[in-house]
Amino acid sequence: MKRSGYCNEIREHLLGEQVTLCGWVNSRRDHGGVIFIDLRDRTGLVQVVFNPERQPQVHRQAHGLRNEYVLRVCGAVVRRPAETANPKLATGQIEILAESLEVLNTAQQLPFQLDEEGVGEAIRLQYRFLDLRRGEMQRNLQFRHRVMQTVRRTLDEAGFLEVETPMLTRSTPEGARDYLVPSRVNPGQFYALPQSPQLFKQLLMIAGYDRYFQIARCFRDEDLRADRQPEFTQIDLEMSFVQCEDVMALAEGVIGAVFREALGAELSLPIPRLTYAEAMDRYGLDAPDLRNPLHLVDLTESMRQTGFKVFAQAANQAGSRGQHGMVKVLRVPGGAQLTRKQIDEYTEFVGIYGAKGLAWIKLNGPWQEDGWQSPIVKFFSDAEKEAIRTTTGAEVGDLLFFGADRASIVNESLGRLRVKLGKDLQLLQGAPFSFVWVTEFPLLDWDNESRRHVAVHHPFTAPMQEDREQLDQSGMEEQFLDKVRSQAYDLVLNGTEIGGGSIRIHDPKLQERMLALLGIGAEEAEEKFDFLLKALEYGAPPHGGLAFGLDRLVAILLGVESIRDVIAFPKTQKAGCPLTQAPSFVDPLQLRELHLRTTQVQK
RNA sequence: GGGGGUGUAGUUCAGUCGGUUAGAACGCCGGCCUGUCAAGCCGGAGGUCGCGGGUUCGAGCCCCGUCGCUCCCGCCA
Repeated sequence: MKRSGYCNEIREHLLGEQVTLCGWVNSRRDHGGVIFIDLRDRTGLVQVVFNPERQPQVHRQAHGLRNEYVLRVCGAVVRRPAETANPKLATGQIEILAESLEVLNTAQQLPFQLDEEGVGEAIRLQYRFLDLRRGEMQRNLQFRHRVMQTVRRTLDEAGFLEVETPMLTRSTPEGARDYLVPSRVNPGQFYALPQSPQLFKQLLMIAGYDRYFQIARCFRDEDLRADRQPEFTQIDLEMSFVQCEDVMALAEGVIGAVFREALGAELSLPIPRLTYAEAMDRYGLDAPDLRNPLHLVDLTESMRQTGFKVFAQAANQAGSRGQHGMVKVLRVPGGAQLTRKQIDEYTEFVGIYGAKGLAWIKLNGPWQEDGWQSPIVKFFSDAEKEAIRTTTGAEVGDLLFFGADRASIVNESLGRLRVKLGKDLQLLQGAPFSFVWVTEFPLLDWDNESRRHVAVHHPFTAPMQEDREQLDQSGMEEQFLDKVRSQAYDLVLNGTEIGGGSIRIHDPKLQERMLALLGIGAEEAEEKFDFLLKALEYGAPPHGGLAFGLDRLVAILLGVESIRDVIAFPKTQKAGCPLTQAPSFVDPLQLRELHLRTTQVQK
């Protein structure tokens, strides 16, 4: 079963040569006389000609060929007759004059056409082995491969060791729900699949490996989205004796190499930076897309005395943990042309994020000439109108959207509205890929449901040196804890977080204090994190790292909507696999061996 | 857990106000055809309208339930 090369390699330099190719019938054009076959392999297409005069035997055979039959073809590489070259094909100047043909396998009629756009995802996933034959999927997975190899090579050259960590590990509190694996030999006990290799990579630093990386599969049993799968891949790395700057510089080098080798583009460095506070203030979200020119303006100060009660109330509302009130405005240049219907749709949109309404002003002319069209403008004094005009820089023809509520609601609703307007009004400008680092995240957040603090990044993230004092002294007083920032950083690409990391806590006392703040008592910490706390007491070096979401990164670089299109065998939104029918019921015997009984009976 | 969208031929879709035999394109099958590459021309086959129930003289269409797929909220350190 020899072949001389791949389809796409057949070019003019092989003219006159005998070649042998293997591949699939991409299409067949039977003229009764001459028959053309486009033969396809993962590299591309080449045209094979069956000529009844030159090779009557082979020509007769070729009548029976159908799409997706698997062939081995031998023949001479010949120049196509003038006028019949195909400039759309890389191999379009030549063709193979078939001299022998072997049908290695036949194929049934396909459940969908491989060259058709817009085929439903359900059928694509059910026949994923056919879907993956399509050029787009071949391109996606080959691109993903290129990214992974670039990462491996770059990190290897930077002195990183690739170390594997367990897939069967222990369940820990905090974070997402675990996928559990019952232990046959330990009745009633379970492993958990890792949500990330976080603790293991810290142990590797403590073990002195200095620089670790892994392209690691991670598992989280949570509800899915277009950019979330139950199992996903992280480019996970950790370094010893470093500070934030070192990790970020290293990460920029990796991304730069990916740009160069996978995309053939040059990444402009350094990547700009924003603090979390700046990002929230200006964009309302912690993952802003800087290609979008819109931004939020804080009006809280100038609205404290306003006669518009909704605004005044929000502007004067005190509180901690994002509960304090706020008035912000989003200026849409030229937005006065939006229709009432469109504005209603945006009002409905911000409702998703808890906004009770969406106040607006259309600037059809100067306010002095009654040029402001709005249900609320009558409540504002001249001074307030002037304050709105000057702080937003609004001009005639603009539209202003207002948010007045708790800070968390104002920021999220206007922040999301900014993103939606950017898309709807096609405002994005600049380079196609826009990176930004977001730094100085808060260390802790308050979870109202469980009435306790939770780690914004994770429980092993170090606080910023400057804020360390507040953490030590404040006890459980929330107004102080809110102000503590962490040495954490996220890398954002086009408005999506594609990576994040932090400097970790290497002081066992601080780590215990941190767990206590999260409501994990000494006893529970001892039980769940004993190995980490102990390890920290045996010469743990300062260390930190970061993880990239490989699926998201590849999806954005390729411009595809869903990470399912860059994963060979993804799962559906209900975490099922239409190809293998996983998950499935199992033989009761298997359950018995595992000491399990389920409450769900097979129908 | 909640909200939106969707399900009709192998595929992508249309299907009017509830009314005769559910259509189109592509694909598939057969025939013709010697330079196509979205080949062309002629002919043909192909339907559990997701599933179950209800309303009605009559349901692809209306109602109830259910399942799948999808987008979002919650959730995802």
